[in-house]
Amino acid sequence: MDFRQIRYFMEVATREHVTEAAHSLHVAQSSVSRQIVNLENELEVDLFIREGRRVHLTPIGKIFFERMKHAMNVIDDARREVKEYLDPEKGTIRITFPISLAAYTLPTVIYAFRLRYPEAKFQLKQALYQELIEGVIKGDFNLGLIGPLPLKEKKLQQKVLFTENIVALLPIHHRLAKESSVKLQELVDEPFVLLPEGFVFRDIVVNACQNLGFTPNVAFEGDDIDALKGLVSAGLGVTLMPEVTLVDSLPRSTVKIPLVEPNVTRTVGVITPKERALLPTEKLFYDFLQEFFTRLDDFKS
Amino acid sequence: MDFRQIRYFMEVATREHVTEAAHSLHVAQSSVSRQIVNLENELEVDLFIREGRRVHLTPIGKIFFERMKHAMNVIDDARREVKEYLDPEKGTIRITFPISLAAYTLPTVIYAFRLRYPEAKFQLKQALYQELIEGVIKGDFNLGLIGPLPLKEKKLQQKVLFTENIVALLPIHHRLAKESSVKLQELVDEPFVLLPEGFVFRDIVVNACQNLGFTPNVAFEGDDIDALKGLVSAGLGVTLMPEVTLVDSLPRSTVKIPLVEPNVTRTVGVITPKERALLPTEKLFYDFLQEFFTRLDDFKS
DNA sequence: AATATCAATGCGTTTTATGCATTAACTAAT
DNA sequence: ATTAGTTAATGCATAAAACGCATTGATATT
Repeated sequence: MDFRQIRYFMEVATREHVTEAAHSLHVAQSSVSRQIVNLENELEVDLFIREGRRVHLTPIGKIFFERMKHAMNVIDDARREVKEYLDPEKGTIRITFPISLAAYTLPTVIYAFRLRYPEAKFQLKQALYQELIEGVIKGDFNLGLIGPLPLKEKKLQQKVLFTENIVALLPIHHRLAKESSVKLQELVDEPFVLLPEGFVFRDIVVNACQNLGFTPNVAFEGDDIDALKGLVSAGLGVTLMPEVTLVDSLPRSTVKIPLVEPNVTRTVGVITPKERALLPTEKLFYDFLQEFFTRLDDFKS
Repeated sequence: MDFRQIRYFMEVATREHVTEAAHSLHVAQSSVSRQIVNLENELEVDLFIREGRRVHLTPIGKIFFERMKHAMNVIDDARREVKEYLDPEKGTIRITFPISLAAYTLPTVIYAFRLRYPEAKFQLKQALYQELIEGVIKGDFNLGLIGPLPLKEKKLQQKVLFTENIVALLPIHHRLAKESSVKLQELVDEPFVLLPEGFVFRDIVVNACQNLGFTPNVAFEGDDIDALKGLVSAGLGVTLMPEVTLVDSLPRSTVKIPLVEPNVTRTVGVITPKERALLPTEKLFYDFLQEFFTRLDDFKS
């Protein structure tokens, strides 16, 4: 067994396509095909089912794939750990985060971090709530920004960073657009524009409404925060969003209005795996995160 | 990076000796030496300190070694899992156990297991109490027989198998040798023969005595149960041991006498890691263990 | 039915690891 | 202090393994 075989295997397994895997690995198709066969011969099991020109994993192939993903994560982390050992400030931070933090919070933190450590590199992965948690547990990531923090996940270390206000975003010609504040109850009959199912931030809004006894009428869905802004801007509905995502500039033809009742907030924090230690550079970033938001809180109050 | 390099590295790291490692790997010394250098070049760190003709790990080398041990454990387990998937009855059970179970309990269970699954193989590792627990947590073993079960180890799954009586073993000419039972208090002034420090079974005896307000006078120490039997047999002292270790035959010139006050017992169980699943063959054995001792208990009562 | 695509395989070429021999540095013994 | 014996590293020729190309046989696609 060989690292190369495992690499080839993983690539073929994820793509279920030998030729594509070969391209992505920058080798000939025949090489990949042959290494897969070699691996199967050594393990004395079929990892793939060949149906015509299709290849897909056998049940045991799937198990093997999961195990190898784990092992390769351990090995990749070890390599990075060794490299970063001499020079943590030049290492890489791998971090996963929800879309709602993508626009403002994360870029701001990264910008500040790089002022102090200009050579640090980042690998960013936007993910849905559950994906994100799974990614940190399984070892694909050692750091995850998330809001709200998941309940009682015993494999995760959690740390609150800040709590943010949620405001209403309305089209500028909306009947409530001139108010200085709105109550959520006043939006009962409004068309909402929200993120699709699966995004936590959608759930936060829906839950807040349901606590008041109504289910929001979702008129349109947008795949990212900017899409939502566009929809509101076009007058197609109203939405709620964290205040920070509007901090730079308000979308054209919209107004943001504080939500006074209930006071909807969300708590954003960082999760790390309890089982694994952070890599040197990631540790720098983790400590920085806490320092950064502590200062921000001090500044606010 | 390459599996071969890691294998060579691990061998050199454990032996701190390139030539010996090469022998054990059945390759030339130059190959090992070369691969180590290649690995170091790729990682851009020195893994070994060369002092004259000595080689030993640098601090980062030690970290890398630990990570690779982990990764290799995962990979080895994955290989076994794949191989055993088709035929769990022909697989291998790796298990670690304390010396006190080596003489009777473990052989008996293995014998019974192999009556049902004659092709199952075993890899056995005798270990001290703490080593044993560490071994299961770290991933060197997935099964550990142990008595008593460790307290609140959150990474371990624990299962009680049986509780056994502890009896006194006396030289045949001992003043108490004719009694039908002894109280531990009656042995206050006796010379004891015990296992060395570090063995749980020694601690069990010492604790039992200390509960009665005395510290046993350890006249001789023996490295294994048979050594203790020999020492008692030679009249050099008395000892306590689990009744099962005496079930086959009593050592020459000794008598075993039930201990009535206090009724010293120990609970033997099996520990497995919570984080990892048992391999197919190990699962067979785990289930068998429970069945075996449940029946034994039924039989006794 | 014709064409395109795909995975597997035979074969010559290139890359990589290996073993042998040697070197340089060290240790231990005389 | 000298010498003999070890040890790890390196140059070099050889052996092993992976690679790419070309091809085959099977399967989708039109």
